[in-house]
Parts: sequence; structure tokens; C-alpha cells
Amino acid sequence: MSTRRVDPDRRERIIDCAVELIASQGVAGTSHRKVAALADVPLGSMTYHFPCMDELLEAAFTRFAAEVGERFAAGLAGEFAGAKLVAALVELIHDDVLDSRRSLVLTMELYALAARDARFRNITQGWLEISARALERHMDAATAHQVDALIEGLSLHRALGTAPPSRELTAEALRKILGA
Amino acid sequence: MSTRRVDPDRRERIIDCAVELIASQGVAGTSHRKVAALADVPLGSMTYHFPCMDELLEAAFTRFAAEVGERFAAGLAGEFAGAKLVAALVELIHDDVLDSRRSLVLTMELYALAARDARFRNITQGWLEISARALERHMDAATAHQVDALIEGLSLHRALGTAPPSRELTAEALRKILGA
Amino acid sequence: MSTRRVDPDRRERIIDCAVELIASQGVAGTSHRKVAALADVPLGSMTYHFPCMDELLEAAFTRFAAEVGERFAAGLAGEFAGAKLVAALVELIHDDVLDSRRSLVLTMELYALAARDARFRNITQGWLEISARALERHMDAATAHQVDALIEGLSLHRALGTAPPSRELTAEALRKILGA
Amino acid sequence: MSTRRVDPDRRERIIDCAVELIASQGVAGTSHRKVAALADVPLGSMTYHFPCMDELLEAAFTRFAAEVGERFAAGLAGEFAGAKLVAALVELIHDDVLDSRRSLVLTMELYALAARDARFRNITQGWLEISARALERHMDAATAHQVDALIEGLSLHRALGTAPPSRELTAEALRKILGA
DNA sequence: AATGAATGAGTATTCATTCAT
DNA sequence: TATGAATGAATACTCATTCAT
Repeated sequence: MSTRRVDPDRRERIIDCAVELIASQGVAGTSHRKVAALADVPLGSMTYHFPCMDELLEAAFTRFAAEVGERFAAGLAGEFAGAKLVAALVELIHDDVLDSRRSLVLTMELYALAARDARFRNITQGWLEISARALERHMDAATAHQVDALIEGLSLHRALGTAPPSRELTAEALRKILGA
Repeated sequence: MSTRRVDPDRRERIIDCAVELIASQGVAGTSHRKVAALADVPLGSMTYHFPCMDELLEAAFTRFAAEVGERFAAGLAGEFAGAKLVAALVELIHDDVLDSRRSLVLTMELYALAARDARFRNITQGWLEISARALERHMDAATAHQVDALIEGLSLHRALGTAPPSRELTAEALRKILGA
Repeated sequence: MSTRRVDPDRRERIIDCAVELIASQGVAGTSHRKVAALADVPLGSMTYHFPCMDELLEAAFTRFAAEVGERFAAGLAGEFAGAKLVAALVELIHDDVLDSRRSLVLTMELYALAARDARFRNITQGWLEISARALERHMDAATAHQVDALIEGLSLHRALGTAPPSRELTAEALRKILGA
Repeated sequence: MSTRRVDPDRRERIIDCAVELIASQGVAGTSHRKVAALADVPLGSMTYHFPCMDELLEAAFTRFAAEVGERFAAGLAGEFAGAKLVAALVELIHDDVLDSRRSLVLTMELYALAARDARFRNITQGWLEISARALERHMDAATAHQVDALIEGLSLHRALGTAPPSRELTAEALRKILGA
């Protein structure tokens, strides 16, 4: 009964479950026990793979950041300019990046950690680098920096404020920044 | 013995201490006990004034949001336009709003809560309303929305990224959005 | 069910139980849980009264040291000299101080802690002061120091070595030191 | 990969590391994991060489006792009597046996185990036999027993009490016991 | 022979909350 | 009204030991 299981991708599963748990309960609601239960793994196994909670959080957010970075880069993959570019960016802001509650929560939890802990700031820094690179394929570095900030701010205020999301207002802001 | 009956602003002190504790330890590191210790108040007194933890957090973040809202409004108090306005906004972004670690941490912790809990989203919504009103004294509502998002994004990326803060780049972005 | 009990000398009972647990299982075998069970007290109550394990250990060993010090002083209470004094000291060595396994274990556990931790060295130091005072009622300070050391060494070697205890050998050693 | 097959004195290294760990953290702070880390040996290797913790402790203390016994015997190696003998013994007490914190801690930890467990009492008994033999080269058995006890008691009280160490007082006590 | 992975029992400690006084 | 004491559930983490490979 309850024999030792051979379970080679247990580590990966733990990370995935941690991400989902953070998305649904926040970092504060995430514990070894809950992740273990979700991943169907004995409690003792948790600290074998992740000696301390911080390491698990780091792994989880690193995975999430990679995921989001890829989606972001994918949304900007092709070659386009002018109105096409604006449309692609509007799409990213309104449909992808912070659209789902899941992404919003994960992002905010990561930012909260990063605000206090350099370890997690490494993750946000890497993430920002990646979006900068993706944007720079379509514009100069200074403009990319501005566009990235605009995307962040609009997404955030859409999620945490009362103003109804307006694609037109977003597009207009982007056009001004892009000088398009 | 050890009666501490006369302590009229105990409630206020508790809230202030909660804010400072959140700033230094995050919401996760804030507990009845620690706030009680910091405020030099008996533990039993905590749940007397704030029946449950959430109420305390709500009071703390409401206070913080009011504080920041006031600072923001103050920075935009006078009458100015054009270059003067841009300069005032640059100042807000680079010196005030999220400049200190304290404000950054508190803001991110609040956003993380707001992302999951409508109760705290009320606070961020009120805060965004106030900044919108402050900005609208100097520009139309749509532009105000865009400027506010830009301020948020630039502040955040400055705090959580690697790019060195550049007042010039900030000013340029604002000029584009303002059409100045 | 399991209503909150009024239990005024709970703290004292916890200390007593800790002493007995250390005597039977050693410091290593003593835990919050075991003491709580022995004292018939909920686990959460332990850290209420003793915020950390060290404080409990300190209280326990302080109590034990006081106990032993009193027994020691009592054994040397009257007025006697010469053969009477030697007899009283022999009695202390062979019957009282470290005679029982209980006292031996507790003493050794305390010494082991004191060897590494100044906090517990305070306890042994106080204890040695008390025995010095008790002995000095019957002899000068230098002799008292020597007698005390002899008592310690003989008791220890009796408990941890193979030589059969010999009251005569003990008495002879004391006579030499006392110059009697 | 990462095969570390050729490591002939691994067993010895493990024992040495265990001794040092006990000296610095006590028996309570010594675990398979920590010894493995210190000895740079895989965790699984620990229980391969020492099926259970007690065996490792036994090996460690046996080694320590041998070490101390040798130092003791060496200090009494030559042929001397009278003042020379007293001087040699004073030297042993004040410089060697329990002088270093390391030796004191290890000795007290061993005594604490021996007080409860016959297995470790074997070690202390052997140790006492060896010092008895070393002393008996210079005096009769009864005196040797007394001197040994005196050495133990003086060393201990010097380490755990407040009285400043006094070589003269030690010498005086030895002269009385030796009848010199 | 040797070891990386696993595991369940255990640790001290913290906690929000309750309640008798 | 205020609070010291109490409490049970939870926390992260450590551990000795086992076992498949």
C-alpha cells in the first residue's frame, strides 16, 4: 500500500501546481501542503525538491514569466508596421497579457514579491528585457520602452479601475507614442 | 494593574502601524501579533478594534491610498500647461509616487489583493478616480486616462526593471501623449 | 466539549513536566508535544507560556538547579567539624547529589548545554556559587573550592566508570583535602 | 555521472566530520544530512556506512575518547615524582583535557549520553580505565582514583563556574591528595 | 557497492480568533 | 470596555530511514 512511486516529472508537476495555486489563492494562500495535495505528492517530497518555499516560488514565477514572455513575443512575431502594428498591440493589451484574472493575479503577486526581494526582481527584469527585445523588432529602443510602459499601465488600470475598456482609446495612445 | 485605559487614538495608531508593517514585511508578514507589538497594544485589543484581519488590511490600505492620492493631487495643484505640466508630471513619476521602496511595496501589495478581491478593488478604483480628477484639471478625460496609465507603467518599469531612469525619456513620452 | 479550562498553575506544571521529561528522555527527546501531553495541556498553550523551546529548558534547569542546591545546603546545614563533617560530605556524595539516575541525567544534560551556551552557564554558575557558600560555612574558600571539585569528580566517576563505589576511599580523599 | 566511486577513507572522514559537528552543534544539532554535507558525501552513503545514527555517534565518541586518552597518557609519559608530578598534573588540568571549548563540549555531550545509555557508558568506562592506568604509573590505585576525580572536578568547575582558574590552588589540592 | 529519490513522522513556531473575567 | 489567557489548526522545515536502480 502506498508504495514508493516512480514519478520522473514530479518536479515539473509541482511547479505547475504551484503556479495554479498562486493564481487561485495568491502567494499567501499557497503552502507546501496545498501544493502537495494538488500535485498528489507526499508532503515530505516537497522539501526534497524545493528545500525552501522561496525556491518553489522562484521556480513557479520563472515558469510563469517565461510563459507570458513567449505569448508576448508570439503576438509580435510577424513583420508589420503602422496600423497593423497598432492593432497587434491593442490585441495584446486587450486580449492576452493581463486579460485573464489568472495572469493578472500572477503578475501582481510577482510584482509584490519583486518590490521587496531582489531575487524576484531578477525575474521581472528578465521579463522586461524580453518584451523590450520583442518590441524593438518594430521600433527604436526608446519608443519600445515607452510603449511597454503604456501597455503595462493601460492593462493594469483596466483591471483595477472602473473605466470601461476602450480599444479606441488604447489605439489612440499607441498612435501618439509611435508617432503613427 | 498595567491598565492602559486612556488611549484615545489607539485605533489610529494601530492602522498606522499596520501600514508600516505591510511596507516592511508585506501583507504575508503582517499579523495581529506583530501589529499589536509595534503599536504597543495588547493582543486582545486588536480583535476588539478589528474583528478580523481583513478589516485591518482594508483600513490600512484605505489610509495609504488616501495619503498617496493627496500627494498626487498636491503635485498637480497649481495651474500650468505645456512644458510646465510635463515637468510637474515628470516630477511625480520620478520623485513621488512609487519612488520610495515603501510606496512601491504598499502599492504592489494592494494591487495583489485587489487582483483577487473586489473589496480591495474598491480602494484601487477610488484611487484611480482621484488621480483621474486631478489630471482632468489639466487635460481632457481621454488624455488623462492615457497619461495616468503612462505614469503607472513608467513608474513600475523603473522600479522593477533594469533600465536606468531617464527623465528625458519620460518627458518625451508625456509630450507625445499630451500632443505638446 | 473540551471547554476552555481555568488552570492557574499550568505554567508551573509545564515546568515540572519538562524536568521529568528531560530526566527520562534527555533534552534531545524533549519536545513541545511531549511536554504538552505529559502536562495535559493543549499544544498551542506551550508556546503561549514559553515562546521558544530555550526558555522552557531554561526554566526547567533553573528549577532543577534550585532543587539540588537546596538539598545540598540542607545536607550541610548543622554545625559540625572533623569526622562529622567528613561523614556528612560522604553522605552527600554517595547518597544525594548524583546518586539517582534522574539527578545524574539532568546534571549532565545541563552541563552539555552550559558547555555551549552562556545562558545555561549562568545556571551552573549560580549553582556552584550556592554550593561554595554552603561549604564555606565549614571551611575556608580555597578548601571549599577543592572539596567541591572533589565531590563533583568522585560522583561523576562513580556514575560513569566501573570502580565500585567506596565510601572509605571518598572519606580518605576528603580527609586529605580538609587536612583532618 | 558524478560517480565518486574511489574514496577509500570515506568512512574515516565521516567519523571525523561527525566529531567536529558534535563539537560545534552538539549531538542534537548533528544529523545524517549535516555530516554528509560536511564530509562531502552523498546522503545515501551515510546509512550505507552507518545503518543507524547511534552507530555513528558511537564511532565518533570512541574516536574522541581515544584521542583524549592518548593526550592524557602522553602528558604523564616520563618518569617523575613529587613537585614534577604535581606540575605535570596541573598542566594537564589547565592546558589540556577540558581546556578547549571543543573538548569540553564533546566530553559533556558524551557524559550526557552515557548517563542514560549503557552503550556510551562503555566508552566513558574505557576512558576512565586508561586514565587510571596512566596515573597508576606514578601512584597507587586508590590515590590515582582520587587524583582522577580531582582533575575532573577542577576542570569542570573551571569551565562551568565563575571562579578564575588558579594553578596554585590546583597544585595545593594535588599536593594534599598525593601527600607530597 | 553505492546512491538519488522518496516518505511519513516529527519538529518548533505562528497564527487568527475566542472567551472568561 | 478591554484584555490576558487560551486553543486548535496551520505553517515551513528537518529528519532517519528505506528502496529501486
